[in-house]
Amino acid sequence: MPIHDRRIEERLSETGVRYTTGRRHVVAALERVDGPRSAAELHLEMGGEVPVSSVYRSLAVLEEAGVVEPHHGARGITRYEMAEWLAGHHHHLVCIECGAVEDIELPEGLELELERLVGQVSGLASFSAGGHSLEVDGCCVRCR
Amino acid sequence: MPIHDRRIEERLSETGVRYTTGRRHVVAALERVDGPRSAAELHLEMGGEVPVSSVYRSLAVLEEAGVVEPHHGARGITRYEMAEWLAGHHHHLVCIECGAVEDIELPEGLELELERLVGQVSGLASFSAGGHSLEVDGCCVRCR
DNA sequence: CCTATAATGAGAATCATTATCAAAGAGCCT
DNA sequence: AGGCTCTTTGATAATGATTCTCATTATAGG
Repeated sequence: MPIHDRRIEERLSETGVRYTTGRRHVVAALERVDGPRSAAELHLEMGGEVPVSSVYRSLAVLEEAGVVEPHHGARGITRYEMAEWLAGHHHHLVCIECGAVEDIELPEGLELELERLVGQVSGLASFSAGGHSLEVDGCCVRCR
Repeated sequence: MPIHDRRIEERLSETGVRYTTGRRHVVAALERVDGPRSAAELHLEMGGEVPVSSVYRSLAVLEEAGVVEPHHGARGITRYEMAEWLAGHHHHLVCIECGAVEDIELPEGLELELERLVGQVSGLASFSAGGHSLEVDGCCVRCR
């Protein structure tokens, strides 16, 4: 069902694991919703069909294969979302009131500027940069 | 001992809580190290003197008063660091291997560029930006 | 169809964090 | 100093998220 199935299947087989129905369900649930979700939330989203422990395992496998990415939020909860190469590169607006996380994509000009900046920053420290993520804290429309 | 003691004391009394020795120890430990630390790490840093549950409580009180700031990292661990008004504005280099977090301060030119960028970004969404934090993921010297 | 291997389910175990409650400490009034 | 009240602490139990275990089931390849 998910549009990306083909590519995900490929990626998983490269990692040497199967794209089983359980894992497909997790991916489908993640594509159905519009933001990062925790294992427990996904378990509910799937109607409790897939046991929690399996959800965790699927997420671990999918993360290992680079299909999903973890997003660490308040209260020690880890939420996952589809990886950037599937969902597109984006940044986060975090509401300091309600904790909601909103995805935002930068217009190309700004994104390029940011990338150049990240390059310079990691040059300053002896650090080989992989990815970057700009987190803007503020107050969302609902909480204003 | 910490340079900021006076200001912290003031801030805490405004919040209506005492600046006790336990809390002073936590602050001292946080000023002694050079990056975000978890409750457990601080407990060790203080030689196991202060019990873990007290460290958690102190951190909660200090966060409430705006003296320290939480930083949510990998695997459900929350690390704290001194608030920006005490430690200065900075960004984080996160090692994807060992999870270590290193503080980095941008040279003024870059920081100004970044601020301008953040302004434009929050303008795109209807979001009133408060702070921002650039997180660069990569591999630290030790893990290379 | 058989066999070897990978994946799953259910529950126990672990780790970070929070809550509880009795005891110790600080501020205050006399 | 003594007594009173309110805050803080320490030790420990409880909670919640995540990981592990292991017996069972599914899958791919012959």
